[in-house]
Amino acid sequence: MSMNNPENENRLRQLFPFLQEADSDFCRAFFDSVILAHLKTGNEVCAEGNTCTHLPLLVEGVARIYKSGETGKEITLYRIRPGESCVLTASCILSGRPFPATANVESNLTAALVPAEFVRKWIGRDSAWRAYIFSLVADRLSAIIQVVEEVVFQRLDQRVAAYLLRHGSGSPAAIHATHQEIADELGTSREVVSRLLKSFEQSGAIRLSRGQVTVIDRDYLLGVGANGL
Amino acid sequence: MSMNNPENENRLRQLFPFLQEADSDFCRAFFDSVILAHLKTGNEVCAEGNTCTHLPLLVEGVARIYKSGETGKEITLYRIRPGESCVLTASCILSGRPFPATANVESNLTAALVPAEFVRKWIGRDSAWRAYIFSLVADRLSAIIQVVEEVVFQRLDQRVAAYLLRHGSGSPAAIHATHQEIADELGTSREVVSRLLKSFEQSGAIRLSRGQVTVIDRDYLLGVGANGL
DNA sequence: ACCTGTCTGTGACAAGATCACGAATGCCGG
DNA sequence: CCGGCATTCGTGATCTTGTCACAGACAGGT
Repeated sequence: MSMNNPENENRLRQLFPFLQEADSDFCRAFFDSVILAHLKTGNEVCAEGNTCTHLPLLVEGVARIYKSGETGKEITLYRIRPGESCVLTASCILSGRPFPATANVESNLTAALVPAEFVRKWIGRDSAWRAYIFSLVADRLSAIIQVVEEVVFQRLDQRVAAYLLRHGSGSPAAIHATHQEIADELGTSREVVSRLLKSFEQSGAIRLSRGQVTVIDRDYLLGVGANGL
Repeated sequence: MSMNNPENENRLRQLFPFLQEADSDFCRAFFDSVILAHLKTGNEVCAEGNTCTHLPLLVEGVARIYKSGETGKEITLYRIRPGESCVLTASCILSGRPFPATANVESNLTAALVPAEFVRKWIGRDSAWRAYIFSLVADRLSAIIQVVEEVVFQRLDQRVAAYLLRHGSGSPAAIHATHQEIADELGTSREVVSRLLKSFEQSGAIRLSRGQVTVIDRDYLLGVGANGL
């Protein structure tokens, strides 16, 4: 079930500029071997220890790559959005190692799956393709290091405030997430998030309701860490 | 000051097998453009924000790559030993980004410095070289993710115990490091390390002296986290 | 011996993690 | 409309970790 739909081809070309720079040889082979897949919200894409057989190029939706500990605690490493792909998968394909994390669909996915074989074969033959893979690595490597930095150096109230500012949308900004989801994002526990949110609410910076946080005072959140909570 | 010493060439060939698999064209260019450098213990190799101009291939010594926060706190990301090289540098060279951490010489270094220009140019031309760079990425990517995992999911007593077991040498195993150095390794503070070590000592697992820890009861350390401290 | 800088020990307290509940909310079937 | 039922949230108790402040202990030089 390869991709024989010219409309999908154009969509991919728009989202992944390397397809415009690459040789026509490469592109022909690419569209011949790629598979278009759909996955629904909540599905697990890849579990810890899996062997990666395909590199996904996202066309639609969001996936979350995270690490989870024995106790059920989690922390998000990074997310993938349309036009992006997954370094960890690429790294696993090129090195043959097992996948060291878990990947999950956050909102309905459409992705072009590039067979591992193809990835390996063309990395030496097409420079646009190679450059794309390298940009993947560089982008995510620094993202993961930033996760380390945040976890080790930043206070949790700052990290929660930053989360709210990043994930809010609309006006007034609203975040649709349970306290547990926020905790899993930041690598902490639900109780701690609940307590911090409560204290933000008591300061008048946010309003809490089931499964949702509404930001009332952006400036307060921006200042968390500078002033004394 | 390129490398015109055949003895050094042989040393490099032994430590870096890709030089044996690579084309002779590549090897000639490689030895022409590489520079041999020596750095002494304690020197800073690369600071946060630097632009990387050379990829170091280690011949001798150890370098430590770490991240440090505003407050002076640090955490080690990974180390480089003979036969290895630095992913972050490679990634920066290929993507043009600034170096997102700090690198330091832990014990006198000898390294072959490959110019950034060379790295970029030959990554598309020689498959052995390319494979080497990719193996760098895969190795360190999982190492960094493991750092995240340890910081987020493991208790500190376990991490200190694991540190002692990893870094001990001789019999009985001795670790030459100050409490501050151990703290910097693990991303925590000296006082906390001091307290945990003290409690290990009171349990008879180790003996403390200035700048040194002697492991007396390996089994105790192995069991930390399972039993109750 | 004495000074000096580094290293270690410790008490007090704040922040974060974990455990053990119970209360509030939203939903669904009757 | 009402009574389960599952999920989400709140909270006290307790333990671990982080931070601050400061004192004592040790090693090396003069």
